[in-house]
Amino acid sequence: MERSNKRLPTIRSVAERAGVSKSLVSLVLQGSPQVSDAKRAAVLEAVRELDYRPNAAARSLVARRTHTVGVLLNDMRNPWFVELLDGLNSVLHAHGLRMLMADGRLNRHTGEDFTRAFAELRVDGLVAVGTLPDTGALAEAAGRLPTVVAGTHDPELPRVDTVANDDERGARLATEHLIGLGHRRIAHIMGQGSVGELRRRGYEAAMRAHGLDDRVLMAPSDATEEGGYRAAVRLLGSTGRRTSGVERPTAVFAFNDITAVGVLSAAQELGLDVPRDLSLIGCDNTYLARIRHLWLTTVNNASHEVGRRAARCLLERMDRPDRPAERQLVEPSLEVRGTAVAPY
Amino acid sequence: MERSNKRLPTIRSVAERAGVSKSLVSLVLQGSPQVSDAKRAAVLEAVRELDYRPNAAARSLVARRTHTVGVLLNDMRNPWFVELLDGLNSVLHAHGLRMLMADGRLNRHTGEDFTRAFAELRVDGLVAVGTLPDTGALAEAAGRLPTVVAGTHDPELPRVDTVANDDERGARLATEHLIGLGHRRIAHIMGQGSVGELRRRGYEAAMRAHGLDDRVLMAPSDATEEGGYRAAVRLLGSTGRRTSGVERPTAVFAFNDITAVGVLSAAQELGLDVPRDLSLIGCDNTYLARIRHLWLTTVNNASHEVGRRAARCLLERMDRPDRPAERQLVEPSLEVRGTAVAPY
DNA sequence: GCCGCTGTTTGGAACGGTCCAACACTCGTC
DNA sequence: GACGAGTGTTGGACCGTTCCAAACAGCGGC
Repeated sequence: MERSNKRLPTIRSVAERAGVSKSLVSLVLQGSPQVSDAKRAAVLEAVRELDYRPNAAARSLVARRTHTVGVLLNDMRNPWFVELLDGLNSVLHAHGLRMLMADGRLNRHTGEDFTRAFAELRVDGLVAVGTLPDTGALAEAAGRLPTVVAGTHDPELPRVDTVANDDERGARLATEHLIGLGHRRIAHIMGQGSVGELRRRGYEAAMRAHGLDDRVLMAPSDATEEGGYRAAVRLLGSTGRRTSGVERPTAVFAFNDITAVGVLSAAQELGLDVPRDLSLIGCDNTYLARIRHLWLTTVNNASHEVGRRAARCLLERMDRPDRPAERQLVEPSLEVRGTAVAPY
Repeated sequence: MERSNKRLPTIRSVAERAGVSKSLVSLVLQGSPQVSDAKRAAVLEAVRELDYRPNAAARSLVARRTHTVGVLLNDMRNPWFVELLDGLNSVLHAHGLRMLMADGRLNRHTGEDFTRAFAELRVDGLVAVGTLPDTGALAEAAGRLPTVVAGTHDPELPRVDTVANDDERGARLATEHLIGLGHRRIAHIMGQGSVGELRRRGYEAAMRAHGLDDRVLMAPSDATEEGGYRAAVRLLGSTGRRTSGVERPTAVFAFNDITAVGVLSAAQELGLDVPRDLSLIGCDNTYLARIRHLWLTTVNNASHEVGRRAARCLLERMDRPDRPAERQLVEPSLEVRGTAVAPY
């Protein structure tokens, strides 16, 4: 009843009820010290009685700020972004900014440009988390509002900051850990995109530095358990200990935790015990790796810190939109758990 | 440069450039058939040249519709909501509505009412996914805009529709499956909230219907792997086969998949093989259950369908805001995988 | 040549806020 | 008693759209 017929209260209704002008109501709502206590109380009382909420559209129309940043998420099925969001939010919130999220994947199939919603809302800034399907749309959005890419290195655009893990370094850490344990035949299951490229490069660098043959296995599918499983079956299944000339690797560095879990499944199916017959290191330190039943040794890429730094980048860019693009790398570390030991 | 100094193009800039009035530009943008082809072309050309984007704030101010629904997420660490969002989006998008998401958990610690952002944005509707920390805020929001709760039964509010899985039925399915396999000593690890309550009830009903003693274990922590692990250690560890009078259960029905994974870890640590020594059924059929290395038998609660129905409820409520609240339950099914077999 | 008629086009009033210049009032000062 | 400074308060312009009533152009009929 009420809801459908009556209009929502406006600043004018409040003013009328409190017996003051709308300007004064506006002042009170903005916490101006210039108003007398009596009137302030009257206004606040009226606000309470009418259950008044300011209209963000009207406000942002004149103030030209929405105090909202848009966050574009890529694939919510991959849990690594959760920590990043946490970090992002902690800093943004401290600066009075809200986060609204949209899923780039959901509307991908329709022609709808997923940045459009945010552009029309006139958000104060944009954060792209992870590799997005359509970088063209992002480039366009970046032309009109402060934009930061977090968690990937991918689109290198003129005025877009990038904050990501040092993926190459993380891969090197993992590979060197395996080498340090005594492994010689170490395979890598590669992922897509620039992140996959960098991790592969880190792996290769570590192998070559120790005079070892690198053995990269491309994972044609995206970063899923299924992809890791299939790659691992191909890698571990066909080559017996001595058949076909190539010896089975004793260790695998997988593109990420999900892929590593796929490797785990494949190993189990092939009768290989991890870590006795096969050492395994994942990447991202997602909560998957922390599950005791999996207990993956993995590269901890400090997503929380990536989020925090991305937020600070955005804040700076909102201040000075035209400063040159900045590329930050966050130091990863190794999280040693149960899946990597010295070869048997 | 350009970005910081120049204002964004408005409908007036477009009109000026195209040599028409702003009203005509508005008509073109709304796809009115009343405009001549020549002028339409001129306007569209100007739009392209200026890279004009309508201002959503100004538009919604007068149109009183934002074509946006707000989605309140609870805990992004629990992956069950992803499918639900998919379903939600498929229907909403087909009706020209966009989804924006906010995380209720993120801003919980600050006093900020997490529905406020959406209320101020004047979204056309609100969907609460999962159990939210503060139902008071939700109740208030529901008073002013169409609201639907999806994935939980929790706040039963006057004009708020609820779409959820039939959790009680799902629990009964799981328990009866275990009974059908021949298990007699079946334990349940319980979760919190109304969902936890209902699943417990379903478990108890099935047990009693077959004349079996129910044995519910409260999980004091929230639905995490850690909580499931601790509960399982308490359940399986202390009671030996014959000591202490109580025999160890041969099967466990866990509150959800994450909890079940915790049980898996505990069993492994205690030297119990799943499924030989212990059968286990989870709930939600998240991708965790699908991981081959876990391969959980679990209750499939058709989250996609829940999302779709929630969206349809919202659409109906947007049409008729005052119709009585509707409560829908979606039928679950059992997803038989590898963790539940006949007792040894 | 004037009249209605249809089909386009237009100016101006909302929408609900913020901001600014102007105003009214009270003091203290010369 | 006039004047200036300071404190509280107010009306009105403006933000970028949509919508509506009115203006306008062209055209066939009388």
